[in-house]
Amino acid sequence: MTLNSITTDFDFYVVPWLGKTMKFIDYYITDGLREQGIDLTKTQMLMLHKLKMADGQPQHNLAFITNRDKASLARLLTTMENKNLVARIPCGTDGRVNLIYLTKHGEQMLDKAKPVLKKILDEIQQELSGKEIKTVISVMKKIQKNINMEEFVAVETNKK
Amino acid sequence: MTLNSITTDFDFYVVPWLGKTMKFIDYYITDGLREQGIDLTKTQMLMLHKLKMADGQPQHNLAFITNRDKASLARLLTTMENKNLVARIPCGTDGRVNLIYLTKHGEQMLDKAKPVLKKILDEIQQELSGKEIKTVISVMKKIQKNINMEEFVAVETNKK
DNA sequence: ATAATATTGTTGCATATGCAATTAATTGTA
DNA sequence: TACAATTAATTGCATATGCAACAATATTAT
Repeated sequence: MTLNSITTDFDFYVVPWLGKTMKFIDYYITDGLREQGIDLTKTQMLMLHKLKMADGQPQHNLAFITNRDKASLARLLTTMENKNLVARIPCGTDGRVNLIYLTKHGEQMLDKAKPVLKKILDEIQQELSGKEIKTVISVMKKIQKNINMEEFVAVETNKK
Repeated sequence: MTLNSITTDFDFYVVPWLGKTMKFIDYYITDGLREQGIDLTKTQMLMLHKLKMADGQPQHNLAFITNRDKASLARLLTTMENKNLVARIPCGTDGRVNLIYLTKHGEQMLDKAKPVLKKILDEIQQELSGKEIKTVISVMKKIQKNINMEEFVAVETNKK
């Protein structure tokens, strides 16, 4: 009996499969970006993508739409600011707020990285049928729904 | 048009769905363990589980079967050693090797955590049909196959 | 046997993350 | 207006992670 054939108590749960697969996907994307000489982490790349869609947002907003702790977001932005990918611009009307903008360089990096990422994503899901893709996405939505109600919505409405 | 309704170039890829869902799942499990007063991270819990199945392994082996960098594994073990969950026992026949064992306390923690985790996993995948679960698992296997061939196998056979 | 090579584990340096406490600024209220 | 409560962002402390360089040990080849 090999190690691989050991059957665990968790084999009929989807979560371990998702976790392991995501780990592999993360490695694969990170390696792919590096191999193509793109000096971005997966996280930074996704952040650039979000910013392109929603430029000039305050940090707390970005934290929310990227599902990140505001502290984590702040530090991620600092890293990206040091790489001249984004800029913190103080908001004129509210002294507490920074508005976050893509820099020209950030935009160029995004444009360069996007097709590379798409190619990587195509490789990852090659051989998947349209039906399989639809099913997976719909299951992910269900899972998010199962989780969200009790947790994230609660957090957000804690503002009472 | 709300933020949520913005359609991105990546909507037809499964990876972003998997990533976001895993993020939510991680929060949910972490919170669930904490709420039940279980002083383990998700990672530590999974490590205990692996050790239960494969006790007394050298570190490099554990790194491999848990898909972790050996440095990361070493530090994870140090954290867990400090919590008296595992023990590093020097291997008698090879001076470089530590064999890693579950402590009694580690085993007790695992026994305590396991039913809690199972309940959490049940909640996460409630409302999923058996067919959906099967499809998701089979898709995960396909993705791993798409990725593994070129990356991980290569790493492992680099021993040439 | 000795020198070259491999392997095992650790350390330095870096990114990414969360929670709790803090600071600064704004808003609400008395 | 002045004081309290709230909000935005940062910082301290912690876990987890990867890559590269390293030290110690073991193995292989000469």
